[in-house]
Amino acid sequence: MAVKITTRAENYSQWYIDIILQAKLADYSPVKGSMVIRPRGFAIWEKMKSVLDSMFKETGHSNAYFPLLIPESFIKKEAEHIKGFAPELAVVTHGGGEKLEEPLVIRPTSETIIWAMYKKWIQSYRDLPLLINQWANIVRWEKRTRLFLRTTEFLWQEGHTAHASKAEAQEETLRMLFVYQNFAESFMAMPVLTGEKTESEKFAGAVKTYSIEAMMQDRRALQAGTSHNLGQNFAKAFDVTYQTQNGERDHVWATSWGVSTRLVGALIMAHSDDRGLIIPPKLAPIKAVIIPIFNNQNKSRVLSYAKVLFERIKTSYSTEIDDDEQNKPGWKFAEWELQGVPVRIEIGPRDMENDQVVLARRDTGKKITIPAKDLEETLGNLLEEIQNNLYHRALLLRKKNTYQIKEYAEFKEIFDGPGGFIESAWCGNPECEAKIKEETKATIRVLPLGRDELKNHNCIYCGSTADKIAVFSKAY
RNA sequence: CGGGCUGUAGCGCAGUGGCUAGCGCGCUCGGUUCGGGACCGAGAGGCCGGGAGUUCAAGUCUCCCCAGCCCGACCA
Repeated sequence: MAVKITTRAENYSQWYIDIILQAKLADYSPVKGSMVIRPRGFAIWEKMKSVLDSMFKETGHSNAYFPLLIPESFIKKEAEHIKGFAPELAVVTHGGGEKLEEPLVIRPTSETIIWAMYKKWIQSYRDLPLLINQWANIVRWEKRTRLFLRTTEFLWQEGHTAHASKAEAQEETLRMLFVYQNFAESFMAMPVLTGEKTESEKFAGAVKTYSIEAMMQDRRALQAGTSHNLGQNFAKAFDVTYQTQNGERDHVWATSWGVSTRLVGALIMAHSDDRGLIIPPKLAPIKAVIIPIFNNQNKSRVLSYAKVLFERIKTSYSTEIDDDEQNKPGWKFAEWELQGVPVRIEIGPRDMENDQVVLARRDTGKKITIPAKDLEETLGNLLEEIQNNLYHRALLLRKKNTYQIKEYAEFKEIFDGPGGFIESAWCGNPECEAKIKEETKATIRVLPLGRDELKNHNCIYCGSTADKIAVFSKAY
């Protein structure tokens, strides 16, 4: 037994790390807190990237690239922004062997450099809206890191838009939030809550921050994407104004939104099991793998039969064939399960004789035997079924572990015990939020969207009148 | 950034201050196997995380540094 994955029950954190290392998604780099994304991990990110990128294009955004290095003074222009990011900045003080006159910051996010440029590009309402996205790496000096979930350097996408009105910026903020929701649910098969962040969890420099939040298998929350309404904060800091239709000047209204390689971590923790990775078919770089089963007598016949089937499906279903002769089938089964390939196609002498193939699905492990002529159709349906099943499985987990709680004693009990999501009324006072965090380690993940204003409710903590529902959870 | 644990072959680990540092898996070669992680035989592979010290003698003792993991404060 070469490969051993710690079970989730034994140690959830170790399980997560084992999967990443064993499935060769990533590896630790020599620099503390940073990681190498290996081909198998990067392939998943590339898939995510291409789906998201086309969603951004469909909503009217164009890609551009802004530089990695930002003058330190830029970061300092927006008061809240610098306050939020100062502790996490990596600063370049030397270049070309000489001390720099002004230190350069490695971008922790690009608002400042982008708004410095937007000032040059925006003069009139005719220049608006300006809808730009960039795919980039960023650096935030993190004290405590975890593969994919929090590393010093990571890859992400950041959209930065400028608008002529407050309402339009708000509309854009929510539009992109829903793009993220759609991506998470339809492609990652990962149900998410959408909602607004509280003041304390808001992005430094935003007027409002919204996020999508998913429940991982250990019942903790993971923030999987954020969308910010920046109001006029950056426009004012960088003095970006435009001339309105009736000749007046106004500061422009802004949004920014992003998702990162953290999504790969989310994907792992949402679906995978004690045998290894499980990738939802829509994001799986390899959707099916053919394992020919042969011995010395029938090797050439089985292989050629398997290869005919392989040729039939390889382009429409991005299939691989594992015709290695060293490892036995059982070894291959385990190996490809570890890699998370959604469907395994077993083809042996028995199947060859009966014109059939065996399909094994990664999510449930169940095997079915089907006529070879039905392969394309059945495989297509099966992939769809797996995608749906993963989503519903994750949704069920969240439902089972979401509670509506009115009594603080009960609230505490849940976070002392199994954990999960708790929906409770909250008065809006940051002090109650802080106390709850102190006492239970749970934070407000979101104030969910689409909930009616509450009547006759009392704050879970202080008991005073509350008109908001908040979702509490321990979070990554 | 604090507290704990750990660094010995690619990976997982043994290794009373003493002579040539081992075991399992993996790797290479040859053969037999092949429907849920096969077996036999022969090999290759080590600055014992780095540095300084104590000692006749250090993988082993002391100090410093580095890295990783776990637990806390800060964060996508």
